[in-house]
Amino acid sequence: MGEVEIFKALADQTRLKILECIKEDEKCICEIIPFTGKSQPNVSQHLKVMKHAGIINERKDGTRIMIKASNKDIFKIIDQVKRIK
Amino acid sequence: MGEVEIFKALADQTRLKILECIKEDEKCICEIIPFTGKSQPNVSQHLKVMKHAGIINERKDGTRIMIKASNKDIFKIIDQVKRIK
DNA sequence: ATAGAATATAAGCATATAAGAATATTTAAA
DNA sequence: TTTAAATATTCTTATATGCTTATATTCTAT
Repeated sequence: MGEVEIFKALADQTRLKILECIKEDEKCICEIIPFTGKSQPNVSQHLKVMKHAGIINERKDGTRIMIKASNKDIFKIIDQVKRIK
Repeated sequence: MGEVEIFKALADQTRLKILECIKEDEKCICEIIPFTGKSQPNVSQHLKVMKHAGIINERKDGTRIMIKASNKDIFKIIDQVKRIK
């Protein structure tokens, strides 16, 4: 069941922060790392979880890897959950 | 940050099943248990997680405890996540 | 080819989570 | 007030998760 994977991918503060970072436009991983305040390997692992869940895509740009949301609807979902509280 | 708690509460197959069970109307815990196919203590623990996240409410009805979603919007959110895949 | 920047992988540890089994609590009715 | 049904709590075990450190890989430019 794929929904569970998506909810798991959203059930972590660091991953929500990463999504906040790429909300407006795609970002290089090297920009995401300082934004989260976490280590490079840790961010790499979180990105792997989100990629596996299918909520982000990557694109190579020279030596950089650019990350963006696969589907912008994910941000609507996050906003709706915030409004539930 | 409360969103994370809500996403965690949704990031489990058994808990999604419980929500499916109470989608149309409130249900007694004794009805939820066979619907999930899990043990009574296990369902009780899952309900505790969901209650702590604030997504369900309970009401006593004699010897029974009736469970319902605190906010029907949670079902819209789940449907949206299903549509993302 | 090689150096350096960007990213990934692996190993290890601490904590969290899901589930079962056993027991406890609560409540209503007899 | 005792009994039985419904639900909660505790304990244990197995597995998953988040994070750090160290190392490996990949890619581009020189």
